[in-house]
Amino acid sequence: MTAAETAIETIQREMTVFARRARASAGRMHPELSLVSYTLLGHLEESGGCRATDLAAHYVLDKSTVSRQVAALERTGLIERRQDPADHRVQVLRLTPAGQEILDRVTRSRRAVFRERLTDWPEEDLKRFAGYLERYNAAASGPAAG
Amino acid sequence: MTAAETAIETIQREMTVFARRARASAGRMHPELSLVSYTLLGHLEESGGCRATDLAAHYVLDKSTVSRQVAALERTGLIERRQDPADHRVQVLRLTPAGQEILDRVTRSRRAVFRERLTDWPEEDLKRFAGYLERYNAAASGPAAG
DNA sequence: CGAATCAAGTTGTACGGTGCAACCAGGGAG
DNA sequence: CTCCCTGGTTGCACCGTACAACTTGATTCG
Repeated sequence: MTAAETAIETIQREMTVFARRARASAGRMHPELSLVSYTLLGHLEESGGCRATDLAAHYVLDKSTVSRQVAALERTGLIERRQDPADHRVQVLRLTPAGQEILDRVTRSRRAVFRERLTDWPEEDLKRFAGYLERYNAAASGPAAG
Repeated sequence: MTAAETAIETIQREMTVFARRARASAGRMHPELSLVSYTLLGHLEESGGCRATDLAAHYVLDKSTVSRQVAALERTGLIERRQDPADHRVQVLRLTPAGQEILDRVTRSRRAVFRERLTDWPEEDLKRFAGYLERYNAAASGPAAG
């Protein structure tokens, strides 16, 4: 096995380890907001409001899944739906102040955890690692996505 | 925000993206072996056989969860249980030939996917990326694990 | 215009993975 | 022998997910 193949093997293994841990730990970290809910709220924040269908497309989820997630988020008052006057089928989803508040809180908390984990990394390594991850994810969302 | 903080922000975001995608894509990639089953089989291969409790400890899973996973893997003939003659409570789990075969197959398939994603990366970057991931995961499994 | 078609969301149903609590069975310490 | 510990199973509940059927509103085309 070449050095490159060994590295790929390691990347595969470590990514798998990370993936396996992520959900459970996210749940333990923030009982009030699952990883899914967190990412959905985050997308609403970035986009400044979008439709359920957009969320489904962006996260490659079934629309029924998104529908239920959205319903739950509305029930707990973190988002609100507004009928689009131009098209009565669509509901524009937006963060409520409460949703924004909890999203900020969880983001801060997550950031603190990551910051601690990466605390003694040289800046140069942090920048390279960030770049690698972006590059990897970009490749993974292209052909044969996943 | 300093450059280091920006990098940490990116790492956090990209890791989250990856985590969110991983399970679903793993399921789509190999319908015959979930990500969990895959990692459990992998651990049995590396360890050359161990107890359910060891798996639970290693992967931070409830023993009931492992018990069911193991039961399913035995049902499908991928692993076998053998009573430990020295302690009748413990069952030593081992890969069956069928289990080894399917583990090899899925490993090859996963490896191919990763290889393709990383195909045009310079070897130097691959090695660094692998190192960063190992380092990150090691930090994440230490204090405040997850 | 009206019928067929398409798009956005909801609901019923089913499944997999998970945790907690209660339990059972075997081992070890006093 | 009794008490407690440990390995494992089972009942129950929950979440996230997909698929399929359906509803409602928009669009297209004869």
